Amino acid sequence: MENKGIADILNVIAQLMSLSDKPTARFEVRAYQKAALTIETLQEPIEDIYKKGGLKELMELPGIGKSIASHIEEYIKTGKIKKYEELKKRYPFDMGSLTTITGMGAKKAILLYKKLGIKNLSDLKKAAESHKISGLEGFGVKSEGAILKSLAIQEASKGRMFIEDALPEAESLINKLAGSGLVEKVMIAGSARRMRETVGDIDILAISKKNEDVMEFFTKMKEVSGIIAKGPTKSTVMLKLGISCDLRVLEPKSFGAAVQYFTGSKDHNIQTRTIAVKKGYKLNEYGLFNRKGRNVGGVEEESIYGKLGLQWMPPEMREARGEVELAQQHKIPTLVERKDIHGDLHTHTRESDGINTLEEMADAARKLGYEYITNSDHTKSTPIANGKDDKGFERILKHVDKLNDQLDGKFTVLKGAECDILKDGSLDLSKKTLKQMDCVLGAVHNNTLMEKKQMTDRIVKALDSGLIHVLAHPTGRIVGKREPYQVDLEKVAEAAERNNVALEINSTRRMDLSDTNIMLVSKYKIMFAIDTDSHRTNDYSFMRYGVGTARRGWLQKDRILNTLPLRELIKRLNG
DNA sequence: GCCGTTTTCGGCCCGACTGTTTTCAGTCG
Repeated sequence: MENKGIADILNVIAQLMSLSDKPTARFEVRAYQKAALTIETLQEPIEDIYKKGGLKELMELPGIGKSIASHIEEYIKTGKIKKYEELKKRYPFDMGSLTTITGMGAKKAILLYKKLGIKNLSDLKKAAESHKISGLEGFGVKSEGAILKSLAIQEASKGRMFIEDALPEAESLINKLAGSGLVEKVMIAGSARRMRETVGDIDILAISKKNEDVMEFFTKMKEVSGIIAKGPTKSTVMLKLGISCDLRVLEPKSFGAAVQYFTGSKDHNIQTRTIAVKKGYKLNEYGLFNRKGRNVGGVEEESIYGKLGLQWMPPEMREARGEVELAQQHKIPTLVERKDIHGDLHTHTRESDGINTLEEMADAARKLGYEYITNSDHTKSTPIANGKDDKGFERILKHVDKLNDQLDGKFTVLKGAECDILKDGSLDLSKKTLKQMDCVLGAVHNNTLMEKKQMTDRIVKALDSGLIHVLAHPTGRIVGKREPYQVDLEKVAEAAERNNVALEINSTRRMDLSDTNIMLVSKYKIMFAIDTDSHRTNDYSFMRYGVGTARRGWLQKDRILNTLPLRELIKRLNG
């Protein structure tokens, strides 16, 4: 969180500096952005690095020199950065939040501030709703509509946080509680346990005899920004992260019932409670009670399901989508697990828009216990990501061969690309180049506003080329930020089946395919690939979220391409 | 503002798309 805070400030400094007409400004902007990225992806708190070796140690970090290092020092010592405070005085509006609107950068934000006095998102909303923006120079009816749409998307996800931000925080909290010596048991419940792609709040359950001490410890943790409620069995706090967190302290005899109840989902619980009533029980967060009022199954979650005649099921399935019926028939599938994953089929290096070298990406994957990765850098039609043409890939493929020789079978880098599917459905590299690759990912990156039929035809045509192995992020959505493009996913799945193409479950903020889309297309005889789309070695850690989403889509190991050992994978890709 | 070295200053710097214009600025990753 601390790192994120500093990175955010550096990014806003970059945005404010981009308003300058100084000729070198654009390079300084890039420098600040690069430094922000470095800090954001650090493994340890930057404060620790500073404490270890001071300014000198900070300057060892890539993209951080004398000037930015001293800004960081200033922030650690005083909580403020003078340069940032001065810029804020000169531009007294909330650049950080205004530029979260799609299509809104620093220049448009300053124009809106100067012309209409818009300082924040709520000003922006009022101005857009009263059509004050469409008349401005550089804006029109469409941009006004785009602003309102982007605001609506943000509001729809308001109060909910992306799982990849919330779960690590939740885990850090329970680790601290566990380490406090005050609790006998502690665990995460709620939508975070179900691995929903967004969570509304964090639910933590604990067993303890020292209720008051636990609550005191909890409400005084440094992650807490404010106390909403504090009692002996339940406390609610607001976290600095921007999400609320409940802690409930329970007795051992009702812990299992609480876990079942607070894991949810609400609809799933309605179904289980209905079954309980039919069997003469009463089910609540304290236990499963028989007619005599005796608690017959509150200790373990499994025993509650057992008493109800239900097979226990993974939390990811508990969305009232038919899992209760399966549990009654004892047909709950064995879902894919993180440990089943043998490699990652979607990774980038600094040849395109990644930040690590091919060697570094391979080494980090090998250390995770993987057997292989696909090197899938961007192609030329995504120039923003430094995409390469046929000639560029000729060199990259040679590089991969050379590395594989050195690795001598201990690890394998598959030759690939994240190849753009162009507007007309053709591919961004020549057939000759693509034919030399082991694993080609097809992806739509531009012209995303096409009509549904056009977009569907475009993707189907690309799959029918027979040159693609995986369709990357099949719908183009980004959680809380970008709607999926208009596409008939079932037609795409049909084409995927026909051409032996796997559909990707992209584990980044895209979370694409989503759990519901997985369920929609899993009736087709297709494979899925759970990929991290890693742009740096740290990104490999996203895999657990992709696996979580696959599990929410009820997928078993045999449907996941990258659970295959290398030899079988290659056979499959060639087949 | 950072980096690298050709050691003390020059290079960094893509390019399509969108919505606004009627030739282009701003955004995007």
